[in-house]
Order: sequence, then C-alpha cells, then structure tokens
Amino acid sequence: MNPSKVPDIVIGRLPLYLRALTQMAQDGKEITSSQELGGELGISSAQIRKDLSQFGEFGKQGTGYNIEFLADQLKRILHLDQIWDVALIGAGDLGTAIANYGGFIDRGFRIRSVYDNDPSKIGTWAGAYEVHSVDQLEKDLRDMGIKIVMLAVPASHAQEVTERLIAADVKAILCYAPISLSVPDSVKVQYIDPVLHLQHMTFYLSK
Amino acid sequence: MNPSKVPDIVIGRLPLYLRALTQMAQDGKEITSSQELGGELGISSAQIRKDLSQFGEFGKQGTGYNIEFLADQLKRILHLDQIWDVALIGAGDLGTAIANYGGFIDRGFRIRSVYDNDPSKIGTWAGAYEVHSVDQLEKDLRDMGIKIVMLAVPASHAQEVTERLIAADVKAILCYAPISLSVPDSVKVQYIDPVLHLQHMTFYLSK
DNA sequence: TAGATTGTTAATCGATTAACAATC
DNA sequence: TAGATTGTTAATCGATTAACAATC
Repeated sequence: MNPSKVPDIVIGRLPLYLRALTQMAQDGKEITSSQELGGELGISSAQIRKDLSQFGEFGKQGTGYNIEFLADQLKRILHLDQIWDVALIGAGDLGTAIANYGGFIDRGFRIRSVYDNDPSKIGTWAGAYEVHSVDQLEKDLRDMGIKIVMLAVPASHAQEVTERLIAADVKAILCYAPISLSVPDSVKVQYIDPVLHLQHMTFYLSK
Repeated sequence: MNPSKVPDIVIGRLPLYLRALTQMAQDGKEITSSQELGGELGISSAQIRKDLSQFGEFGKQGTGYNIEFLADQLKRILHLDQIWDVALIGAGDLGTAIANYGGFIDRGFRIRSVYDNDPSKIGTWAGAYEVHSVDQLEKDLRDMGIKIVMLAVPASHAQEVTERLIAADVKAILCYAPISLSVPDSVKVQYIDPVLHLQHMTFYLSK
C-alpha cells in the first residue's frame, strides 16, 4: 500500500471499522462479514470491501472476516500497534473532562502531561495529572517526543499556542476551539466543535 | 430552495461559513469575498459560491458579500433565527463540562434542562443547572417541546436512552458516546468521538 | 471606464455502487 | 456439492473545479 495514494476519506472510516470490530470482539463474536459490519455502521458492504482492499486481502470467500485478525490489521495500518503519548493543553472545564475521560488508553492514547497558562492552576490537579506551566512548553514536548496534542484552550489563544506546538515539532493537533487554525501541510489538524454539529441538524428541523 | 435537493455535505459547510463570518464581523469587517472566506477555511472560492448559490444570490459582482447580511441569511437557512432549547443527558465529567461551556447561547442554543440516572446526583448542580432524574424524561421533554438532545452518557447506556428520546419525539441527537446509534430516518444524529479523530491522524504519523 | 467578483455552466475529478468470477 | 462472501472491475453517481459572461 502506498499511503499517499489512499484517499483521506477512506482513512477516516478505518477507525470507525475498528471501533465496531472491537465492540463485536467484546461481545464474544469471532467472525463477521462486510454486510454485517456495514449494517452496524450504516455503510454499504461494497464500500467496506473496497476500503479494505486498499491495504490487502483480509477476508475469506464464503466466510467473511476474522474479527480479531482484521482489528489487528487495522491497528497496524493506523499505527495503533503502539501507545501514543499525548499532551493536553488547557485545564479548564473541558480540559479537566478530557483528563478524566477513561476511554483513551484502550484505543491507543495516553495523556502524558497537562498544561495551562493560568498561574493559579499550576500545581493543581486535573484528574490524575498535575497541571504544568506553559513556560517551558516547547522544551517539554520536545524532551518527551510528543507528536500529538489535544488543544482545549479558548479560541482567542488557540492560534498562538498552535505556533508554539509547531515550533515544538508537534505533528497532530486535535483542536477543541471553534476556529480554523493555520498550520503547515506537515501538521495534521482535526476539529471538534459541537455547535457545528447542532447547527447542521437544525437545518432539517422545522421551527 | 428545495431543502431535500441540497446535498447534505453542503449543509454541513454552512455552519463553518457562518462561524468564519461571525469572526470577521467581530473583527469589525463589513465586506468579504468568496476568495477571502475560502482562504480562511481552506475551501476553494468556487465551492463557496456554488454552495451559496443553492439558496439564493447574496453577493454583488465586483464587491463581494456584506458580512452581516450573509450571516443573517445563513442563520435563516439553518433555522438559527431563533434560540433552540436543548436537553443534556448525563452529568458526569463530560456533561458538566458541556453544562459549563459558555459558547452555545451566542450560536443559537440554550441548555434548558440536565438529566442523570444516578440518584446521588439528582438535585446537585452541574454548572448553573440542577440535575434532574430521568424518571420522567419522556414527559419532561414533551412538555418542554425539546427537539434536540446532547447525549453524554456511557456507551453502555446510550442506545436505551436514545429509544426513550425517540419516544419523547426528539428529532436531533448529538451523541458523545463512542458507538453508532440505531434511529429511524426521521431522527438526525451527529457524533463526537475524539478518539476517531486521533486515530485518523496517527495514520499519517511515522512511528 | 477599468478592475474586481459574482453566479452559473460545462468539464473534470473522485467516490460509491453494482455485479460477478473466484473460491472458501 | 451448494451456499455464501470475498476482492475487483466497470458503470454510475455526485462533488469539485475551471472558466467566463454578467455586472457592480
């Protein structure tokens, strides 16, 4: 597989497949089919087979897919056959909720360090994590080799923090602030803005 | 405009346009162009003009778009020329963070009521909201006429709560649980799962 | 008027689906 | 063997982009 040739929209579906497979495995299932998996996710079986075929042949004609095997392959493809250290910037309500969320480690991510710029918060705890000053942010992240950051700071500070992240050689940012960040092509950004989703749905609601 | 004929992917971009326009207005700008707006968002100017043309003619040749006017039109199209009451189900860490988030009201949404199924939480406060029992959930939501719910309960309870929401005539669900919900076509669902975004980005990271 | 930018059409590009030979 | 399901090809469908007349 040549990574640069696989459409990004396909890559975006792989974590969804992995999530459904993990659920099936927890339910004690061993085998599934593209039809069953698609039914679960609201995706056509043809699309699932096409997506997977970009990376290899993982199924058996007449039988389907071994759930554990396919999940392992997806983890390998997505570079989830390791645990990624992540830094969390921002220890407000949202940052604290993220710090307390227990759902990261099972899916490949570990919060390594938490930062805030508010002097009154430094040294306090956000869940299990001591809150650190952003004074040494670049050096800290470089020393720890952190490539992924969850950014939970106010929109007004998000771009300036982002520039420091870029300087620290961070390569992936999950931005919770409701703005579009400017980054070089070498840095990936994903956004979470709940209001965008709500506003998308109100189009379909009658007043 | 015939709503059913506009592609959903176009609808999904309108809130993004609105967000950028609102930012421009706050910065004191009065006029923008499809090129400037696109530059801000990483979208081509042709796409922005095409998207907007689905709903009418909002610009002036040679000049561009009046920011306030276009924002008002987008609000009207998205049914954001009113405030929507929203219920929040789940008053754990995430629910509490959502309850404390101040960014909803300016963008068209007001949290009206907060619910949890944990007896020890009933009567306590999540930010400015008293936590209510889910015992009377269907009746409560119907009485208040609530059509939109933010669902911040554990994955293990999300589907059963969803069935109660459907029974209560809720039409839009923003689901924070990492699962796919089963709902009839008449109910819209949007999902927020931060781990999916992280796993999408790790594909592009070298180990 | 000259310069700029819209709204729209046609062309291009890319993604999804249908269909089926291969084969478990 | 008969039934089922994959992986893949070709056809279809839909979205994006390029280009430009209209016009502010």
